[in-house]
Amino acid sequence: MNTLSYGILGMIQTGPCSGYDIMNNLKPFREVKHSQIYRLLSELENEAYVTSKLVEQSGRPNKKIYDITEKGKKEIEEWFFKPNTPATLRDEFVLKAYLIGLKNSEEAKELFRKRIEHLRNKERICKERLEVLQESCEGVLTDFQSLAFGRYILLRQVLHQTYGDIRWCEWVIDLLEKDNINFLNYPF
Amino acid sequence: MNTLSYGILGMIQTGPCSGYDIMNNLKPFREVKHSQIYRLLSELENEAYVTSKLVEQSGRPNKKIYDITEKGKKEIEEWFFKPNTPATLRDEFVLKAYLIGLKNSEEAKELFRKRIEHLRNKERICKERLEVLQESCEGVLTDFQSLAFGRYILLRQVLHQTYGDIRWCEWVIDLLEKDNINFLNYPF
DNA sequence: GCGTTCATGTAACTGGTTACATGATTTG
DNA sequence: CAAATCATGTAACCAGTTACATGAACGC
Repeated sequence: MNTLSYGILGMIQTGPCSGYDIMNNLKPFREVKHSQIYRLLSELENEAYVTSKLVEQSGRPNKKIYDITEKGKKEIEEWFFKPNTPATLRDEFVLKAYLIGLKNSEEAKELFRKRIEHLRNKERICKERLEVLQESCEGVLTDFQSLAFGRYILLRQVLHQTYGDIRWCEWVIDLLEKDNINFLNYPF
Repeated sequence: MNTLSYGILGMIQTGPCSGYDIMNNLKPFREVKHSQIYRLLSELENEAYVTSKLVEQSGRPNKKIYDITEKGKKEIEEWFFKPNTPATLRDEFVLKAYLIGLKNSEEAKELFRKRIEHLRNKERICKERLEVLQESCEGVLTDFQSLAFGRYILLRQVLHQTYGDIRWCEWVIDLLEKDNINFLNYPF
């Protein structure tokens, strides 16, 4: 059982669903490819954490609906209070920022300006998703025991993190504007 | 050339160094294992991006010091303005937060309280690193074209992100305290 | 006609982790 | 006397990506 398997299992516990559903639900919060989802699902089925049944459809491909077993329920029950495996972040921009001294001041600033553009785009996408969510629950969200609640709090987190990152980029650009100041004393 | 290879190459361009040095410099900002560093370094050498020479030492193991070639310099010159490959974040806690509705209100709050503890620890480590950095440059950092500058701005970013995450957790706990309110209108 | 959504799967590959292997010196 | 630091490397494995494979329905 790896981290993603737990996520898949958890998604199934919120209600029976297909691999395709799981993929679409996880996508905004964890990058996943269908190839991996389907592989892990068949492993979960082999280990009897889930069962599946084929649902025939007309006009569109048939689908396999997965449901969780008792064994599966027990597994994710335990998962929640297991310590988390350390998060991994791999961001090419972090490396560029670290090595920013290899560039001159103008090029460095340009790099951070481009980053801000990228972050503003992320902000926009995040806001769009929040709006879609708001519409899908008709502007009212009172039950925290629904997937919509999880989606809502995570979108809020990403949005605020993005704001913070934009402010940080602006601060760095500001640092790069100055010459010969003591950066350690520069306010953020 | 993958992302990490560029990072390694960039580290070498800041000055000749060993695989061990590279590992220690990258560690605070990108998780790396020595096994991978050494493998990529030998690839970079095969492709003539870097050269190495053995430095014999007494009382401690010999080391291999790498230096960048013209080909390598050209490569990382181009790298800076190439669009970044999308960042990947894999955080088990994000999945738990998404699926928080599977738990009752008390257990959910407990999960976020534990998260805050974890984040406070992260904050502490980050502050320690900032202090170490401050000492190592004797409280004065005026040159942005040094690795210390990159280290400084990234530590600041992580610290502020951590503050933001703590506030977010507190906000979520607050949401979970209430019963039957419209979460979408709850201030953050 | 062309791209998107729905829907599932396999095979080959790359990137990254864990474990094995060695060994002197310093610090608590 | 144990653990950490310095220092490098290989082999087996696992997780994740890319590419291959299929195909109907629907909107632009």
